[in-house]
Amino acid sequence: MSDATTPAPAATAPVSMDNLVALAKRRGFIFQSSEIYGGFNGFFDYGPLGAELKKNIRDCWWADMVQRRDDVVGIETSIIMHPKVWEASGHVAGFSDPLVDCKVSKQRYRADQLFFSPVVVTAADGVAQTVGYVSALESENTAGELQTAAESFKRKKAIQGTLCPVVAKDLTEAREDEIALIPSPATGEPGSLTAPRAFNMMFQTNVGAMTDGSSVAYLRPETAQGMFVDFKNVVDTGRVKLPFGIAQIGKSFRNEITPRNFIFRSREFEQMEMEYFIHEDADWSKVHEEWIAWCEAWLKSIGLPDSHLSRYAHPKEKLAFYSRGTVDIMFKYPFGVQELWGIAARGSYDLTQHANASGKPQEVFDEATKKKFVPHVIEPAVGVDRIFLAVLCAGYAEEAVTDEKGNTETRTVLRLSPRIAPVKVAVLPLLKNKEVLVARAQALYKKLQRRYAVFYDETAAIGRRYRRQDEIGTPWCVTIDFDTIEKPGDTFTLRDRDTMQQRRVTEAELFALLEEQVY
RNA sequence: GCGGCUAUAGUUUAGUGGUAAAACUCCACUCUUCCAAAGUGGUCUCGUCAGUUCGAUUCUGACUAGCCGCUCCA
Repeated sequence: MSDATTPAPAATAPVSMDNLVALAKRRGFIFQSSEIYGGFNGFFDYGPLGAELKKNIRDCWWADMVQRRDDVVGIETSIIMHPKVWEASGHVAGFSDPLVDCKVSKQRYRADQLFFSPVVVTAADGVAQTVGYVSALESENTAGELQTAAESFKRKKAIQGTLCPVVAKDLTEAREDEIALIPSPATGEPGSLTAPRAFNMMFQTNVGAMTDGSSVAYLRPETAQGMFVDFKNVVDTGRVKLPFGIAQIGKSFRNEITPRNFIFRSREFEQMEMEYFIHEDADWSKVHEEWIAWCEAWLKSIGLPDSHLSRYAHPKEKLAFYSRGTVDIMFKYPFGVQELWGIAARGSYDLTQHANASGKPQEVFDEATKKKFVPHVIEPAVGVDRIFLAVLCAGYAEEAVTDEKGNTETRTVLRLSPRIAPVKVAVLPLLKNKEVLVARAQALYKKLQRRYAVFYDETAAIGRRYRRQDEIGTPWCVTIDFDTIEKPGDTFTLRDRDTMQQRRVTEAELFALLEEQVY
């Protein structure tokens, strides 16, 4: 990798998501999925330019992460894996938090954190009767709160008899007829709570002809488990030794409750993940920091400006129990600073889980100590779609341009790094009714096309063609003009997208520029 | 999943209970010697499904989608 080659965007008005979405559609980057049927929430299609841009992001990552490193290998695992993978990983249990809504206050509670108890009163004749219900949120003294609430309930309703001790249960244990009688903690009145509903974020499907419980399988909610499950295969066949990484790019699926912010959170998305395995005694925090720095440098290499990037270290008390530390690289989107790339130190949790669940040890042998151990792992995980959105947001600019007559107009430009720009060069004959210009332009176009994504355009005035390319982020336009034909040297006009400056270059100089900038 | 607002051409918008428009874009042709030139012509539209009505893009309802706020993001 080298340093960023794209200049930082000029100070312009804040990017509006509406304008960005409009451009994405107008120029064929992103369409809503199934649009002619009214759209489908949480799913997106990538158009001709979007597919190119996305592929370039993927290819750059793969080249830098896998091909240009000696310590990382790539794999591609199946989207549907054995259901036990997701039991071992904790996703089946972790995804099933049932939630309860209060229809009046619009508050939402986790059912396992909302407790209730029947208020049972024993009358003078010794008959116990349930006279109502009380509820309380989970706290250090849930039972005590319920007891106090029950006493208050009995006093308010002026019920005679002896109050029995409360029996705290959480809402997941409530019967349907009980839910109607349990008061909402928000309003204190019964009748507004919904039954607990499980929001399992994994998409389910069935494998094979049978659709009974035994055939249930899941679309993967992350690609990472593929690397863990294939760990031994790679170790045994890949001639790798610690420390080393296994990387994968692929689609993942999560049944998000609220997909939002364009492609930022969608239900089908593409991940680029890498599991970097290290010795159990290695200094994980040093490796962790190295990977964070690597990820930041990589983001800059594809044109994301430093000014939009920041770090967020997850507070220790909020980490998942198996995590030793997680740092997110954040990006300043128009809708807020949001997570772009998570770099997690996961210890040996995943491999240990799979070793236990499968009964197959996931260990490597240490020649130095003659001992076996389960490696620890550092995991940088990033979404392709989030990077895609980030480069659009960072690159999009509406500039005021003044022509020689003094008229000011708006130029919409997408400042994409040459590394990822969907079109690297546009080849333009100055005039399309001059055969000599067209012929030279076609020849150059054909030659460039063998190595690069290039675009040929002879329609409309030259200025309009430049602006079209500005909007889709093409870094350079090459114009074949009369000087090309009439003057010695066979030079073209090379027009730079960001500066709008023009200079003359030869074919060799053009190829040298591309060789240097597009990698 | 809840609430509020919204839905007319590729984009941004006007408009109407009686066969729907503007600007820009896009395409073709003419023209054009470097930054969205001009002329002519052209393609494309009332989110979906019902209801009311002689007739619905317009009124009503449901649905779907979008934005905003909650919630959620293991």
